[in-house]
Amino acid sequence: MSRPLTARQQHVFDFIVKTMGEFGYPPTRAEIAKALGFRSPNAAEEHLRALERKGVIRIIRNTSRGIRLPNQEPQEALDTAASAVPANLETPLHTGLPVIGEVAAGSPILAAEHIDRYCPLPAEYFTPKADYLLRVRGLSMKDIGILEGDLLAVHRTERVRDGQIVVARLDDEVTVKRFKRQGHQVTLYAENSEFDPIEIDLRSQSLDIEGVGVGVIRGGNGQALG
Amino acid sequence: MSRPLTARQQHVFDFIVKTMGEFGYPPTRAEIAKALGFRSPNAAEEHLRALERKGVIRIIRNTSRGIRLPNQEPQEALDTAASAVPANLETPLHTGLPVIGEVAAGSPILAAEHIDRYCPLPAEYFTPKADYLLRVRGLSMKDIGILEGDLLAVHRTERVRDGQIVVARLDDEVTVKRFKRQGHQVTLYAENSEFDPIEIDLRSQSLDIEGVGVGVIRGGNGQALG
DNA sequence: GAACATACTGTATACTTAACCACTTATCGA
DNA sequence: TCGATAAGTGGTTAAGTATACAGTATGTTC
Repeated sequence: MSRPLTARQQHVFDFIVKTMGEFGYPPTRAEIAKALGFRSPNAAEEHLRALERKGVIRIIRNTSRGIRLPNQEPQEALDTAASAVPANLETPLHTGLPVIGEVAAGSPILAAEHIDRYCPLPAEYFTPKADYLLRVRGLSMKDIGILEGDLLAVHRTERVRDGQIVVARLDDEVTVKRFKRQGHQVTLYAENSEFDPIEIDLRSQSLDIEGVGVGVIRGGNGQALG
Repeated sequence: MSRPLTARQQHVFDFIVKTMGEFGYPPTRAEIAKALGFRSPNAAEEHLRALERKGVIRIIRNTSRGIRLPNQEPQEALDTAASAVPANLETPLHTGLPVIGEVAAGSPILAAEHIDRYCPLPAEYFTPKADYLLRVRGLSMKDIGILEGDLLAVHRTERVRDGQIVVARLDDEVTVKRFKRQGHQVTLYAENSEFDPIEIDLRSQSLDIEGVGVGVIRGGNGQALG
């Protein structure tokens, strides 16, 4: 596993736990900074990232107070919080498939900071096995039932065949399309008549294949259905 | 105390409790609005104020996610919420959700002989919780991304609201449609321009609601994706 | 029938917050 | 002495969020 927390990191963690118990919601960066005496919220931010790297918290990106303690049962988390020192920090807090939200330009898809949460489904549920779930943006694949907000199960591979649904990186943007190749000419088809196919000449443009779509999940975690 | 909550206020309160339990922090106005189907966050705001007036929550001003449930013991909050919701039918003891294939005419959906297999996903992954997965036949709902062979996660209930995707039994046939009711007249809409809506007069025809759709899974067990 | 509460839509604004960038200081092991 | 890590300061920006204001519609109460 990872290294134990430093003293300062432990202070930050304790404050999160205390805040959860006291107010029922996690603190903001600014609140952490104030409580710990930092003059900059950035100090809190970096501590949070360290805590996440070490697996003791989870950060929900772009969400105010988006800090989660590992315990599966949040109510248990509160109880634990009230009384105890975090004893088993080394406990793996995630099982299942990582859900990838926004992917920052230039960074690998599976970077820890892209992981929104985990879906408790074994990778082998899909064939070939899924390596992660990618949150779909836009409606370019709606004609084959892949809608905005859906989770696309993705099998990591660079070897794709014509007609497969692929996750590709084009100009640092991650996109889901149907793949077709003729020599050095690749066409990425949207499944939506309002979108035009994308033509790529591999001699002049770069195209990175991140994987193939192997499944779709919709409706988890309160997402609407319809 | 003050007057009891209205039905709508109860919905909002339940959603807050659910969010607290699921994520460990309270929802924002916008999240409430989205979950309850409001188009304006102000609707959520006014519900929150009503809930505060009636003493069931406390609002911390100018604070993101500043909603507190009064109960010191979080478990109590959950109990309250649970009891406010109609009793659930049966809790499956096996792990995973049963997958229902063909449903024989005249027999209950959840009869053992209909269960194809189990999908290793907790019922609570969906909201409200899924009771089973129904294998979809036909393309009548393709415009909202529900295709043939998909597994529709279904929450068992007879209480459905306009616009929801319902599993209904009509003339002993199980069908998935969008529900709309005006008095004793029910219309079941397909989401596919090639299908006509089905009109039912409850005075002369019987319509059994088996549940509402809460999610979709595609691609499990080798099923193709596109 | 006026007064009031509920239950919203729609728009706008200002505050809150997460997240980034550039930079500094100190410690520790190689 | 170099590089890596920890622990910050200070400031910026865009997104997230609470909240006010102006309406509409439908009931219930007196």
